[in-house]
Amino acid sequence: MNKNELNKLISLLAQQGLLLTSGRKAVISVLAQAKKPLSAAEIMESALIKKEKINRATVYRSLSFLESKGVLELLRLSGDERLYHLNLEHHHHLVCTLCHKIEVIHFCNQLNTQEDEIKKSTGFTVKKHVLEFYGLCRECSQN
Amino acid sequence: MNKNELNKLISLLAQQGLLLTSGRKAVISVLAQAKKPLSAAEIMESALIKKEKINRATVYRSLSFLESKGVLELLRLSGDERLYHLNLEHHHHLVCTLCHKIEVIHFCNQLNTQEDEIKKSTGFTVKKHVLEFYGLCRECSQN
DNA sequence: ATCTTTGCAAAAGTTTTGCATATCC
DNA sequence: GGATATGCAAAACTTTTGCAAAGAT
Repeated sequence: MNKNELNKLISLLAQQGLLLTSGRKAVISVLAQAKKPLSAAEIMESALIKKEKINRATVYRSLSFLESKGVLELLRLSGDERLYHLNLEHHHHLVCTLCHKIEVIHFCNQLNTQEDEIKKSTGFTVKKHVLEFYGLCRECSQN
Repeated sequence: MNKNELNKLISLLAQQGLLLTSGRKAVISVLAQAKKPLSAAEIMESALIKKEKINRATVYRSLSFLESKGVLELLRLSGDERLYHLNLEHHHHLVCTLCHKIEVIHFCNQLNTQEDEIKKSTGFTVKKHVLEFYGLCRECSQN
């Protein structure tokens, strides 16, 4: 995401009534430049945030604020920490169990039918699903 | 799972060469009686383990041992701790975002085709997938 | 006898909280 | 001015580790 798109996103969020303070903007802009979901620690290590000297507590508070507003999504891929990413469009992850690389894929899986079936058979109303694939990435598959 | 089934499971695992010491058996038997995935803290709180006075470190070590052997599966449903359950048969979870109840569902979703497509387009070799549904359970849907 | 597991206590790591100050509208 | 966010430090919580003792084959 380039700087223009980022500013567009931030003003869009501001229009929706979100108070976007410096800490929150910094978190958003780090995540907008990341190519994969990041942990709180990784976000804090980012040069962007280091330069702006944002406190750890602020990062955590910004993350939960933004998650509660639906701007960010919290992922817990197997194993490690809590990972956050911008909640822009529905997608899935390919998680390499060897090198731990995370790739993002977009594809339309026909889960709607199954979500209807779940409603009928259990009464559960599905609001969202999380589908992640674990295995070996292209490089690790070859070794 | 009743006591007979549990003993069968334990001797099956022992046959596979797993050293099933008292701590590990206790963890397995707690999870065998649980109706949902449990956190390390919940496992330790279990009356079973309290009676047998198993150390916290042993519980953690048993959990990672059993997970590494494929006996347990580690789940990280969005939000809270690490949850473990017996890895008996492939299934999915319905997670209520209001009351946090977790239901287990078994259904056959045709993801194999999509896993082949992923292989072709990205080179990633899918070994397993995790599919979880978030929403409102029957009771919470009605309120 | 050797190798592995356990208990204990301490350490490491992550996330949350209280409070005073600063910022925003 | 009133409400909300931030920084700092301390606390709370979860998970891991070192080491000596106990257990397993």
